[in-house]
Amino acid sequence: MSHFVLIDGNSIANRAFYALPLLSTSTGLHTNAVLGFTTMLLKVIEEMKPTHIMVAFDAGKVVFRHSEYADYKGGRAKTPPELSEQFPLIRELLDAFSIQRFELEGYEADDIIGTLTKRADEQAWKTTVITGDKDMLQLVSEHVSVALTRKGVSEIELYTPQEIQDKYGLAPLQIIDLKGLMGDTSDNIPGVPGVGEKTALKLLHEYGSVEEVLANVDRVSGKKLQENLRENVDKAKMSKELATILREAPVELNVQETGYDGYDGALLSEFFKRMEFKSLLSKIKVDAPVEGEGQAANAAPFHFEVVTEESAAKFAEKLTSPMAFYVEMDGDNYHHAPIIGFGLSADDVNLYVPWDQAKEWKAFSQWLEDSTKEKWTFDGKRDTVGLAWHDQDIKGIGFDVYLASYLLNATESNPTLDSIASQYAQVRVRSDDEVYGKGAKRLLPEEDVISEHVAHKAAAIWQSVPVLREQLAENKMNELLNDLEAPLSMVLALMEKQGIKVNRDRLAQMGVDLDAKLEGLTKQIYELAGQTFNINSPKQLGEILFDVLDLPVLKKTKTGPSTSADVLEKLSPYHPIIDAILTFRQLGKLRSTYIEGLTKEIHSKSSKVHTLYNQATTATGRLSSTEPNLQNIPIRMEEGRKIREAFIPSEEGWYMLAADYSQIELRILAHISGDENLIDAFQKGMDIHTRTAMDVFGVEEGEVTSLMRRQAKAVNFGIVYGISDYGLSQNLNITRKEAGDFIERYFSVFSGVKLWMEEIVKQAKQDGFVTTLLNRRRYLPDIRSSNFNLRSFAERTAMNTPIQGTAADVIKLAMIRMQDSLQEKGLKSRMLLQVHDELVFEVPQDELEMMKQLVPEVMESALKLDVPLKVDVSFGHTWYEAK
DNA sequence: GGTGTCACG
DNA sequence: ACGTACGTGACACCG
Repeated sequence: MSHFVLIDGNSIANRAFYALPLLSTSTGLHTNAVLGFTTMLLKVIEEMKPTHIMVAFDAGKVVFRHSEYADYKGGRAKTPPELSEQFPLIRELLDAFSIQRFELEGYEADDIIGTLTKRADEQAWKTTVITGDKDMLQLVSEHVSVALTRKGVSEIELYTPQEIQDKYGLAPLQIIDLKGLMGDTSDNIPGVPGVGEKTALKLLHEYGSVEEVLANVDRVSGKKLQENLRENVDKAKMSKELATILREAPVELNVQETGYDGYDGALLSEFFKRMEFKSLLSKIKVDAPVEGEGQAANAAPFHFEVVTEESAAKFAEKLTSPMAFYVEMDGDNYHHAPIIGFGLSADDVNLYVPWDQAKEWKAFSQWLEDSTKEKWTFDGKRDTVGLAWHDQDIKGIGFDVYLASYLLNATESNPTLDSIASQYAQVRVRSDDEVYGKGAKRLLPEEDVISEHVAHKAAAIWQSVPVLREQLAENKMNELLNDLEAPLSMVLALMEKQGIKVNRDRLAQMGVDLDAKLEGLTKQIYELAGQTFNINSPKQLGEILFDVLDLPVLKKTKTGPSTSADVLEKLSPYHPIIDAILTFRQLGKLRSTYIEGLTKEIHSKSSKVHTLYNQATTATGRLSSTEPNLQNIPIRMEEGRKIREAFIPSEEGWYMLAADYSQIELRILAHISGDENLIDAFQKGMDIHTRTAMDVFGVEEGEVTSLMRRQAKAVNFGIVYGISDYGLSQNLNITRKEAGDFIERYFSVFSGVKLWMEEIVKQAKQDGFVTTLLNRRRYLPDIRSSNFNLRSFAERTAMNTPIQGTAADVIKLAMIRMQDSLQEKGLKSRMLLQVHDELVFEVPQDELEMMKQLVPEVMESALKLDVPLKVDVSFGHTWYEAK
């Protein structure tokens, strides 16, 4: 049986736009209306099984109603640009779906739909209209239903004549009379003043139509209502006319031409990839062979083989170059995770090798260790370290899809193989959560499920590489991958596997001291509060401070009054409990995170901690460190700094050596902004905060007070972060006006910095992204937003990212050179840690003098800038002493 | 799993 | 008028 579905394109797009948050792709394309439209279409296709579909759009400026009533739709807000730019995408979406769309110069979608439903009705076709506009209910008849969207576009409510009768007590055509009397503000249909839905319905139940109401106005109850009706006869008649949908528009589209027989899965998945609709991608492929003709993109069946003891010899010749390679492990932490097996893929083969089999397969380990056999991987660092724990070398990693996809879009942190596959490959890879379950539900599935999953992964890598290569070349990022990130990943692999020695007994001893102090503080706090409570609970603490002790609330969070340290510091004079709480918090943090947390991370095999450097997490290009995070070991407070005493060399008689860049971010700012004053300050080797204070406060070097220097330092930080008067005022505890004055004075002295900041924001608005010196890219989708907050945030990011990101580029380059240098010189010294602007080494005594020279030399010459880079070196028996 | 807090650069 | 400093990760609550 035929089923004709007509969709009010403008209405649905509007609904979707306002119902969904303003989503956008990594490159800044807004997509929320497109997404809403898509979900609606998928739902309609699945549930209504239409044989014919047509989507109508408004077109042209002069809608015929305008000539009759100048104010028509005048009250409607202008379409925001974020929505209008999505209409072309929605048209593309419909083309990808192979759905007919139609628009007619000078007519609204309503009228096109009105006309076509009439024609369909005449042929007694089953017809459904999808819209968000209640006016359309007038089209309902024996054969025509109207589906109104509710709650955005996710749910629909179907109206037949019976439902309209039940809900309004009216026949469908009386909807026009209803609008004529009550009007519609969204369409600027005036209606009769003082008549709303209730009155209009009452009148219609009694008299049936606008004309009859007006003819019987004397009998209408209510003096005021009678008066309103008498005085607005013309308005009522005109309103009815405006609300009437045209059924005779000159639509030259035959109903038969709207036939729908399924979508082209390949076209649609192409479009979804471009829109970054990841969850929808999997949906359509499963459903793809709709109604015969629509062919799924991945129709070719996936074929793979499992390598067994018997078949191994046969497959040895399949170990070629290049070849995609994946190591499946049972767990995320590859310092601990057992290896499950390997996936291998090339044009003519997909293999799965179980770990037990791989261990026995000589040809395979030879292939792994052969640097001339090029491997394409997903996270070569993970493969390298994971295998190293099993004494298996791997050489010849030629491409890393993990790093490549991160460089193409650093905002999507930690790309997973399933998402990479959905963007760059044809094969679908299930997510690990789906295959293994997550959290407590995690378990290993049957062997054949695993082997297929792993083979899919290798195939996805194989298929993704050419696409990724092409896109990297387009963005001119080949060097960034090949000369920076890829070699760095191998340096990081060494550092992670090497690990750093932690003195467990020293930590335990500090723990005992802390326990005693915390116990004392707890007692003290309970006494001052007059009761016991959980000091670690912000909620309970808030009740004690602000209800029991009645202290003033200075700042609020979403859930209640804030108890953060900056608030507590201001409350300190009011009550002695505050200082006790601050100390409790400080020591509690040391105990839980740095004593207990760190101790748990000591590896059973090596007695060291082996961090995981994440090379694809941050939006700026920095590394991050987890399990444990070794980039946030305390240093600012002396009590915390003592934690560093537990970090020691792994060999007797060696030293810890630390080297950090001095003011690297401001030096980079000097270079990229070209500000003469800032460059001059660094070339003269001055203390930059003192110099800033001199310039901003207009004093001589000797006259700079410590307060002035502190304020200048805060201004310098603010500059790097993308300054705002509000942020600076918060930091310095001064008024916004004062902060604004500081900034103004700063910019008048460092005018080159000001110019650069204006320029970078302008450029970001134009391109939609900013770059670092080594062409690392960060997209800023919100930079053109009409939302002040989002836009401001993006503007500050535009200023900060080139600075922070270039600093990351520089130290990464230095690390590669450093490792090369150590190897080339045959030194035993080892690079252990990177903390954003600092490198930490362990060094044998007889290399100490050499390393004190070599490390700063390599770091300072990593990248040639217009200002010198400066590195400070220190050493000692522990990390604490290297200060 | 979200929120608040706090450790680092 | 708007209401945040930039970039991270770990821990403790709490529903």
